[in-house]
Amino acid sequence: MTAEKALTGLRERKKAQTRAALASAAMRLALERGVENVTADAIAEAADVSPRTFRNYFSGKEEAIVAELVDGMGYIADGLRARPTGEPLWESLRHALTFSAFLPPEQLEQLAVKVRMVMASRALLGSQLAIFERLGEQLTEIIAERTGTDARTDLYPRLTGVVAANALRLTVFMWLESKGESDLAELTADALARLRAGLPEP
Amino acid sequence: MTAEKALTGLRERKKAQTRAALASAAMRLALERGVENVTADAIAEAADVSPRTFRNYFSGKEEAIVAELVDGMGYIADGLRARPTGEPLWESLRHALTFSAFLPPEQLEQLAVKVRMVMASRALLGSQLAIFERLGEQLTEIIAERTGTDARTDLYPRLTGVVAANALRLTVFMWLESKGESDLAELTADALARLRAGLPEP
DNA sequence: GGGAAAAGATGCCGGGACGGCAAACTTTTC
DNA sequence: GAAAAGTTTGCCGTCCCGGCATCTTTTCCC
Repeated sequence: MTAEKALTGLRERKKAQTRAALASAAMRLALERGVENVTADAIAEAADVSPRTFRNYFSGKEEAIVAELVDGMGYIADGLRARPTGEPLWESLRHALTFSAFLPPEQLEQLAVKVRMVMASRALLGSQLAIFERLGEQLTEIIAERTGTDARTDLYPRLTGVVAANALRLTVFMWLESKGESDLAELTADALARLRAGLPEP
Repeated sequence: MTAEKALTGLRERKKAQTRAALASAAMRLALERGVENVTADAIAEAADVSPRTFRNYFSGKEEAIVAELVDGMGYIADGLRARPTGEPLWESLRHALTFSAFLPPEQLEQLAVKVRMVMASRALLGSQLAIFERLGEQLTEIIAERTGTDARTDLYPRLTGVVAANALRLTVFMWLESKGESDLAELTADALARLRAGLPEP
């Protein structure tokens, strides 16, 4: 249950391909023309499928546009899963959430362009929040597993997961606001440190 | 700039009335028929305005359905504003966010019915998240004011506001999941206490 | 008090979104 | 290799959404 799914069989592979093509086309068109000027039909055409098929994959253009970023969140979750079990949880979270420190600058800039577009679009606010909500759920699951707590009944893993995901969301937001004058990984690490310290008044 | 707006003039009053009528009708219909079976036109009809007018007030049925709850969040912000300035911030937050402890049980149950519907609806997920996002922004503003920090550049007030709002969201969610077997105010207070303590592993 | 001017409400309309259904295909299964 | 299972696509009805023009109501100001 990571970012990748088992791709057994031709059918599965084709579906994944189609989905990826649609998501990619949606993101590209949104960047080129602006979210408002993208239609579901245009995305379908760009991905060489019928408009009707588009609707079999995504419930709307918004979902398609952010699909790549949603999948990207999976890598953060994978990063947390990959941390050694003995490591203190806060350390693991810091490592996983400051992934940007290990990204080639060019790739980070590429990501920034997309995230900026999503975070700036009023129409995508719901989707944007949903992305991080999902990240929170994934973190919750991993945290519950690592700490031997129950995500269904225990406040701890859920609160920690939600708070960590939102800390990242906030620092990404502030990073974009600063227009490159701040370091995302540093900002995120700062936020996590403050959380670990109990959010003392400055 | 509280939950209430100055209602000078007949025009303002009528607008507020129309808006309230639409929001109320939207919520009622959503509860009666389920979110999926409510159309913008039906809401307009129930509120005795033209469908076109409905769209002048709300961008879609989702926004109308949650409008009452959005406004309700304003009262929580007002509650925080009303706390004495000398009080430690965590104390103030606890008081403001555990408002449910001071609500008549009947009124709390009435609220629960609405919140349950909103939180259970897939179609309202985005709106639901946006409600709490807005609460986070309001808390941020108040926290910045109280602590003399700058919400534009300082991580502290924003992080605290966002985290507090999401703590409430999570505890409301868990409270609804428990089907009345837990106390919302206690749950929320517990979450805030954990945050203040730096989210230690249990 | 009365007649603009400003702000709202409404109707009309066209481009899109959404999803059920059935027919045509493709991959899997045996 | 056929039947079974799963996908793609077209068709279509319903609803969403917002611009524009018009008619009404409220406000403003002499």
